Amino acid sequence: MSDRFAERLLRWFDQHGRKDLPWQRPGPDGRRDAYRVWLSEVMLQQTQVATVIPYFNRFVETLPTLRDLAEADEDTVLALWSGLGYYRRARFLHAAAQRCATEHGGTLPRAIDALLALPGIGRSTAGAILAQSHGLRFPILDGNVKRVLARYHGVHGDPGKSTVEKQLWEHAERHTPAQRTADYTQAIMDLGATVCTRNQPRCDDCPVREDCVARRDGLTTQLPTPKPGKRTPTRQTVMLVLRDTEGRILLERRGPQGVWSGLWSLPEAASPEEAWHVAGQRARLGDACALPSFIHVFSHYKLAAEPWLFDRVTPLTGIADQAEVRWIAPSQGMQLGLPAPIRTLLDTLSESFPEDSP
DNA sequence: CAGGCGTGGTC
DNA sequence: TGACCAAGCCT
Repeated sequence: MSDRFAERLLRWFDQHGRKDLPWQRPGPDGRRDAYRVWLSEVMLQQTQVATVIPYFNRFVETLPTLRDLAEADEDTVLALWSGLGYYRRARFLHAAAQRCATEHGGTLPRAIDALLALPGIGRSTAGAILAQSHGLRFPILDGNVKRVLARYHGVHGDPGKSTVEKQLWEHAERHTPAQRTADYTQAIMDLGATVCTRNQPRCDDCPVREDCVARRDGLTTQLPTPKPGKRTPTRQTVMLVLRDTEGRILLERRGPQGVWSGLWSLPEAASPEEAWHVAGQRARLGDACALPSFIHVFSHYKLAAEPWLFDRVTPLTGIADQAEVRWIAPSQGMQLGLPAPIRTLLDTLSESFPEDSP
């Protein structure tokens, strides 16, 4: 190995790197399990380690092997993902596992092209899987690596732009060593996560500070170039909480497009007037009252939600027969994929508006 | 290419 | 307190 950057990084990793993350621990056969590495990499897309760990542990406890995942219901998968966000990841993961079962003998393929052909696996995730689980020499380029390399090489410009990203991939490719690839890959991510952080990087503790262009030029706070900000619009919605006399709440599965795809959520309406109309199509109604409104922030817009409680309604016959509509007791709801604010709303509801005992 | 796609932490 | 954004990928 002749790359000074990689050498110093690996030496630093031996002292300071993270080596006991749940997906790094070897499986029963003493080797790192590609399924667990894959699952962790997908969960870690746009999501921090501390957030992922409890979700990861719960997921592999319920679905310990790729074949278990392939055979699981989508509801089970989405329930395990509930709260993690970017739910398309879970649906892609599930679909990819089923394709592995039928097309790859029940295992994750080792060929880069076959990996990239699976939904939810892009160039960086494929590289991470091959490097982490098989020690193959493939580069990665996630947010941590982009930040480290942009600073180390003094690369200006929004890393999201293709010209800038292309330069960073070239740097990543060149530094990645043929030996100890798994450790190197973990090392550069650990450096970005613990030393070369976005705010207040700890340059004094950095193993590659001598050759870092950003440090030399006093540009650590300027690099990587932040992406131009955009304003997030606010959308309005009325959420309908229909509760029958047994305390069950009407949930509907959302479609495959848009936010919260495939998750179980409340019926919605554009206005309180329309809410009465929508509710009346699903149940015979009594009174209704407004629940505390809230604003939920997505990455690209804000949702101002005005929930209305229609209590002690009588479900219209036929409604619950549809596959995408269910009356759910609060205790059952936890087993479904619910959006985070819906889960919170239902939790709050059962605390402050306990259902009448029969 | 630009924009869709969650959530919780940080300053 | 609101803006920023973290182990990206897909269309």
